[in-house]
Amino acid sequence: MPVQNAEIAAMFDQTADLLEVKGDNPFRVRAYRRAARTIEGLPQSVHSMLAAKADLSELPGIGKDLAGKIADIVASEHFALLDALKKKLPGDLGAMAALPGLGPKRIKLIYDRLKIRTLDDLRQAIEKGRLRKLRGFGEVTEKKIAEALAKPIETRRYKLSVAEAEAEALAAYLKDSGRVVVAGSYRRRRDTVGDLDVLVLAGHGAAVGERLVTYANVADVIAQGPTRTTVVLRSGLQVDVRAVPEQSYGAALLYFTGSKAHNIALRNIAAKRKWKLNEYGLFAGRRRIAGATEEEVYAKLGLAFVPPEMREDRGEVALAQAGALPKLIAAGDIRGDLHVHSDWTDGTASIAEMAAAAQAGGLSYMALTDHSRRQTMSHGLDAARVARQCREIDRINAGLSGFAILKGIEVDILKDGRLDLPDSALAQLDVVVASVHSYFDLAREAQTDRIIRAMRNPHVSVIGHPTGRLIGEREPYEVDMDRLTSAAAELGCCLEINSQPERLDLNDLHAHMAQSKGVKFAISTDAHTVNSFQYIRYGIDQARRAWLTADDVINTRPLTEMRKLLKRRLLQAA
DNA sequence: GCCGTTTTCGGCCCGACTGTTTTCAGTCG
Repeated sequence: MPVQNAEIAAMFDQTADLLEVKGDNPFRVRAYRRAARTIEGLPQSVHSMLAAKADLSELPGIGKDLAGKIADIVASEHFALLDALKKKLPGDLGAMAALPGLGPKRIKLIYDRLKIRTLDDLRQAIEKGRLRKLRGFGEVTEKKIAEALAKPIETRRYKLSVAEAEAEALAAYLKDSGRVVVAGSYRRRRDTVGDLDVLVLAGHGAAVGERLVTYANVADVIAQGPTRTTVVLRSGLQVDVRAVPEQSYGAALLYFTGSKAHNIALRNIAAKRKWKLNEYGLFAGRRRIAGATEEEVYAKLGLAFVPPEMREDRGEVALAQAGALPKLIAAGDIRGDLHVHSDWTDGTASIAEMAAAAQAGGLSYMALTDHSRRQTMSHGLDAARVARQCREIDRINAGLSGFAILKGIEVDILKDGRLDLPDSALAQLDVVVASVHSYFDLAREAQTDRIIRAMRNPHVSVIGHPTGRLIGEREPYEVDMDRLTSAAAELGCCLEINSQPERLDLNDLHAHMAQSKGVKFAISTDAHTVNSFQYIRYGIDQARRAWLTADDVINTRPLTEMRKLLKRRLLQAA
């Protein structure tokens, strides 16, 4: 199996860690980190790029040297430099770097002076009181490290929907102190959020901090200063709150929204013009030339306004410079939902109730896609019940105006890639969503073959939740997304962006990869209740992060047009 | 190790907070 981009990125990150402890050139360290981010965000695998004779040194942050090293890694599945570093610095330095108060300098110090190699070594050194004797360490630092060692290591991230509930409650609490905006990865709408970065438009920062630390939901205060206060909520979610004055509001929002890599790219553009960009504004010498709004800062830098969802330094800065940013899909563009369940299987509401809820939510059509027979636990439909359900839909449609229910199914993809219902049953339907609900642990190649075989069935319109992940609960199954998206493009099969908050599947990177190959999408809710239609906005968020436009998404089309798109695939196959 | 509309060498984002110092280094975002 070829080396995955994520593995190469992890190798470079580890290399950066070790080089840092070694005391190597910090800019060399940064170069490895930047390259890791670039590789992570690529829309296709390095392996396939190399196979296509692409020049990797054209990628941002990757020059001749790293391009060569990447090629070596792909060829040998090993990174010689990293192997050498590991040999020279054995132990678990990565785990130590994750502890609070321990950075590369201190790790190097305890490594050299106390011969500490592992978390266990560290624990013993603290017990023997050896750590506090070192220069730069004191009792407070030692205690903080000891406490962190005692706790299970949590690098927990929170589902966007969970962070949203916390963010909205906190914003409501803080709003008396001034205008509140939650920035950070939350504003960029990442599928998971590690902490909340909150901005309050207020003159008196200390007062905002005081109000924050008295919030009933605060479990711990990490830091409290005149402009910035950091706390941990009971849920474990960390919150940074920063008070900013009006004239700096835009610059602060930009800074706090990130991503860090995007900010650095902007600061570099400022530096080229002999300006300085920080969270207080854009400065020419001591004179502030922009800062009250984000729009103002982007404009001054010669850039179009970059939507927060795109701010990942994945090429958006160059597009903004060229005035060529895509017009991202917006919530209002969605006209229908192509993945909806009813109480015929595992939904909680009748077909008519689901239709009424969808219409009330502003949609003009929905496809009813209940489960197929293999899903016995949820009373999956066999061919006979499919036929009955079709007659029921005809009956309900006759009583509707301004809304249509399409006949559909969410059919199981069997282990070998065949489908759970005969073609004769599928042929009478408008929309067939095919999904994997079993055999999650097939080997990568077999899983990929399985799904592609399902896509080859011309009745299949959409592949549902293509990686099967449940955020924080279940890893995605192993699948070669490069091959899967190429097949989808070739076969004209749509991929789903499932909007359930724990799914968000495809994710942003995979969706971007697919889009770059010309794949079309269905953004669907997979609604099982009348209240689930609102989840569509989470799917839209991820689509925007993937740079999708309304044109890339079939359920932005009016019904007749959308139907034509689905038919075209059948005609193509015929 | 990368990069160039001042540069192929000499730069490389920027500031807040803490704990340790006694003017600052390290960490963090």
